[in-house]
Amino acid sequence: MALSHPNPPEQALREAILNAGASPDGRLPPERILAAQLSISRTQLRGILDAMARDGLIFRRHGQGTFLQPPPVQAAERLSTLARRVTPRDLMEVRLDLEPALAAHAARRGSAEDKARLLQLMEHSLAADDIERYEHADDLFHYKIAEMAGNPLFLSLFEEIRTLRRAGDWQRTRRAALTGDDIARLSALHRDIAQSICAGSAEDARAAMRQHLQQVSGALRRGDAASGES
Amino acid sequence: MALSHPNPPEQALREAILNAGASPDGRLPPERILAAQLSISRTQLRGILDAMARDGLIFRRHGQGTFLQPPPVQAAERLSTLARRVTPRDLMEVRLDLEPALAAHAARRGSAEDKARLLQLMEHSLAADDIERYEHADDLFHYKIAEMAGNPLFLSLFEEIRTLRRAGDWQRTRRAALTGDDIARLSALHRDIAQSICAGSAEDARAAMRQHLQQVSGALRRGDAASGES
DNA sequence: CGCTTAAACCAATTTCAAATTGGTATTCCC
DNA sequence: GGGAATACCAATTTGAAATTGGTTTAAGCG
Repeated sequence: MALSHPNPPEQALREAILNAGASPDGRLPPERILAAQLSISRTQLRGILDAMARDGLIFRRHGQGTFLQPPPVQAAERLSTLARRVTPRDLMEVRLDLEPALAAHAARRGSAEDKARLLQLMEHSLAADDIERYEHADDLFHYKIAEMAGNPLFLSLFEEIRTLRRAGDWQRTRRAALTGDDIARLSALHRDIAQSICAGSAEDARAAMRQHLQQVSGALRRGDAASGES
Repeated sequence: MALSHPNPPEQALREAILNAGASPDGRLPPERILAAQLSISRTQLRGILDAMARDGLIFRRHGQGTFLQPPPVQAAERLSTLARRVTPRDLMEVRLDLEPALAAHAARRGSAEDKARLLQLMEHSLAADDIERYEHADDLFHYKIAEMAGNPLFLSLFEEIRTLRRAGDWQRTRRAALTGDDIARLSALHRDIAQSICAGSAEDARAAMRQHLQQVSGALRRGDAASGES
């Protein structure tokens, strides 16, 4: 192992990099410019940056730049690339942590009008007699709860998850996994959720939502296992 | 109240609207085109659409269109407009529901290397002696935990919140609100969190993170109350 | 050859202007 | 006046060009 390079003192270069002008959000100049400023080749600079990134000193993102702090998430990446890295398991995990909280807030803050509409949507899901209709009713039901939580940031996060769910290729898998019995069980749990929310019982609503989503998660796992044995 | 309009049967028009060709994601044709298809004026069409939106039958979004389902969230709106509607209170509420879950997952899934790095970051936050340095250390500490949770969707949601937090104008308010005592208390809780995660105790980590964030929330509220009396 | 530098090229992201679309005001016509 | 056509406003999307980290290839040099 080369403990230190003879000619250019690497430690000094690391210092110089950290002290290179960084914009307010911690972004360093682009590699090409930074290399010129330090009078070294881009190859050499990148070698040092690689090491610094491994040490957690800097953060790099492809078309975005090199940062002293985790880079701000901005416009594009959303959904286009995310959908490729997110598995159905990842998604259910997030739903299981997020939606029970939404249900609890909805129970606390939902207006009487909201609650009436929620009961109506719950009836629709109970009446759904095929998968397609059930999924649509289920979608509207969960969306209404997210809306009732009365927190624009929470709603935005929920919408992101929801959009991702519809973007993935799992749609088919899920439909195949849900049996008629599953739908009946899931709809029944919708009733528990709606009743808890309408009664204003935040903790009951949280628990009911968690149970509902665990049921969904279980049904999907069973479906996966079944289709996995080819 | 006009129960029914004489000339064009409104109920039939509503039917026609719902049956107008909708794209796969449930989007109806733009108002101008739809009005032409139905041979009615845009004014009249918009009147009906307003009523349908009130009844929850359709969803409309400014530059996006009219939908039979909640519209998919896509590129732009993010952060630019969100930041205007989200209050510090909204943001803390989401953090309080999300980050404890992240801590729990980090405790279960973090690698030994991650844990070592987390302890290192915790030391940094303990050593921070002014607000600016503390905020930077705190930022890296929480980010690392989100990373350790090992769920790309979760990390993406966390980054969105984090970006929003830095985008808001509250930065000044928060810095003014945090006293030296607050920082000491918060750093101490960082130690609890890090230790629980490194020990792999998911529930302890969740509780410690919740306590930490409640402390933050309390400090901010106190700061708000103080600065509110002008 | 073997290695580094330089250059060219690739891929992810951002930026910016133009087009699309719901929302609103104005004008016009009976 | 009242409603319809029109013009105009504002939020969003779309697509091409520019930016930037990542990778490959060619050049230079010992």
